[in-house]
Amino acid sequence: MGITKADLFSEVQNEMAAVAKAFSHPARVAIIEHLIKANACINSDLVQELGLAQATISQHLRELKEIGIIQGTIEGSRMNYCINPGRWKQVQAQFNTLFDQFKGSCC
Amino acid sequence: MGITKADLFSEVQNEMAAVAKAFSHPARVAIIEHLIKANACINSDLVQELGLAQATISQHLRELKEIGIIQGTIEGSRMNYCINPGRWKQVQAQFNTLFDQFKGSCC
DNA sequence: ATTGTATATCGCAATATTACGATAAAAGTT
DNA sequence: AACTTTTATCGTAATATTGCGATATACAAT
Repeated sequence: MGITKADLFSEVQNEMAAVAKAFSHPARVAIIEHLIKANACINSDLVQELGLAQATISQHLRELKEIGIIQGTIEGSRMNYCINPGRWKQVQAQFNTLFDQFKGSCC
Repeated sequence: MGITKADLFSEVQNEMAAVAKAFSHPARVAIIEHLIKANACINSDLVQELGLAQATISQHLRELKEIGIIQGTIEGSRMNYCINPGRWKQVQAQFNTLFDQFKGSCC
C-alpha cells in the first residue's frame, strides 16, 4: 500500500531505515559529497553543480537537515549548509554497529 | 515526478544510493538482523517473526538479493537465505569510504 | 495420486517520492 | 523605492514503493 507498518518494527530498526533513506537518492549523495569537498555550500551552488531545479535541491536539503546530517546557518540572504560533525559520527557508528553484527560465515 | 534523473549523477553516486536504499526500509533492516542472528533463515520464518504477509517478505528478500547483500540457496522445497559475506564487507567499505571523506570541522 | 508446505510472481490499491513551475519572503544592490 | 538574488514552500503531475490476496510452481509426505 505504500505505507510502511512502522509499528511492526523496533525503534532502532525504524531509525536505521530513516537514516539510510537519507543516503538512498543519488542527488542527496551528490549534495553530501559536494558539501564535504567545499566544506560548505549554498543552495544556488548546488543548482549549478547538479542539474536539478532550485526547488528540488531545496527539498533534498530539507530532508538531509531533518535527519540531522547537515545543518544550515543563515548568512544574509543565503543559507550556508554544511555537515553536522556530531551527527555524522553518530550515523557512521549506527551503520557500523549493524555491519559489525555480522561476523563470519554463511550457510 | 518520482523519476530519479540518474544520468545527472556519477556511477559511484548511483551505486551508493542503490545500496543505501536496501537499508531504507525497517522490514529489510529487520530481515537482515534476523538473518545475522539466526545465521540463516527461510521466508516462512520471517512471516512468523515480522507481521507481514508472505508475498511482502518475498518481495523484500528479492530486493536484498538483487543488491547482493543476501543470497539464497535452494533446500528442497524451501529457500535458505543468508548474508553474502563478500558483498557485506564490500558494502560496509563503500559506506565507510563516504563517511571517512568528511574529516573534521564545519562552517 | 492427493494433500500439505514453501516460495515466487502477478495484479492491484493505497501511499510515498521525485521533480519542477509558480509564488512568497527576506536581504542586498542600485 | 525599485530591482536583484537567494531560498523556502505550495501545488501538482509523473513515477516508485509498499503491502497483500490470489494464483502458480515445486517439492514433501501420506
